[in-house]
Amino acid sequence: MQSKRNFSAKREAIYAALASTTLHPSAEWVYEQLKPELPGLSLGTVYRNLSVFKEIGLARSVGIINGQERFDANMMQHPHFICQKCFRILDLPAGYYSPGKNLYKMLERECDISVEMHSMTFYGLCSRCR
Amino acid sequence: MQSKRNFSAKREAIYAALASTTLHPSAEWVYEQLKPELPGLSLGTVYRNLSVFKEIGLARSVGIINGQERFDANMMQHPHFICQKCFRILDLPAGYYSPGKNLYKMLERECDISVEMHSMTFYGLCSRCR
DNA sequence: CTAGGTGCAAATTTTTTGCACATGC
DNA sequence: GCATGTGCAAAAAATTTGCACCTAG
Repeated sequence: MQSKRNFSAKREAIYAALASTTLHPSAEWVYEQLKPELPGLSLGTVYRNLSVFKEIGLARSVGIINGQERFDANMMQHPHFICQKCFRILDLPAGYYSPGKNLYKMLERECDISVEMHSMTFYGLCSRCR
Repeated sequence: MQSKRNFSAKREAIYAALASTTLHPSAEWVYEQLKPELPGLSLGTVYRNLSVFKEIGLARSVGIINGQERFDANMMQHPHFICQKCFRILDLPAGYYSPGKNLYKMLERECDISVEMHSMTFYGLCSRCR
């Protein structure tokens, strides 16, 4: 579990499916994607492995869209865009905001908290929907 | 439904409970809060009214913490802080980030989207937990 | 009377979990 | 053999919904 090399075949496949797309998929999507290729796969296993990825820092949750949690294996800090009509989740270039460690420090000093990360999401209409 | 004046007594009470706190409560919390005062209240009504508030712009969803949606009646644009240990949600002063309309315009031009709003959340440990 | 609001409980939906079995080292 | 991973189905948990009633205007 410490290194990706030790992943089981199914865990590897689940990670690969997640990492292969920028759709920020749900567990269900990953499951449907892999079913043809791995007929024995079960949805519970997908959920369990996505949990593992979050724990070990290989994936994060982007939010919950229409009641389903959506995941991202791209661990580079970057903002997201959610289309309010079709609910697509897009990656935005990281340059579009960069609060940086300075802001973290300021918050820590002035608000008496310790800050480890942040997330930023924009909402509106995507190119297809507007 | 158009103006707060026309709210039913229960809708009014639900809104008041939500607006009275910075805890960013869940539907459950609002329900428990009001039960002593409104014995006839049902949880479904709380859910229905919170939905109404979101639709008419009197409240918004802050996110889902431990599987429960959390609400905020403070519609001023402001960032949130979520403690990763106790899962408290705190308001941060609006000044700590202000992407502003300029960033919106830039995103619209360069990413072919239309941007209407954004949300920013910091994560770390609150004063009690660190 | 009409439209909107509500209680209640059932239904829906997503996610988690228990347990027995499988697999790799 | 042991620890980890998995299938399967049941359970859990949150939210939504259908329906009958009720209330204000």
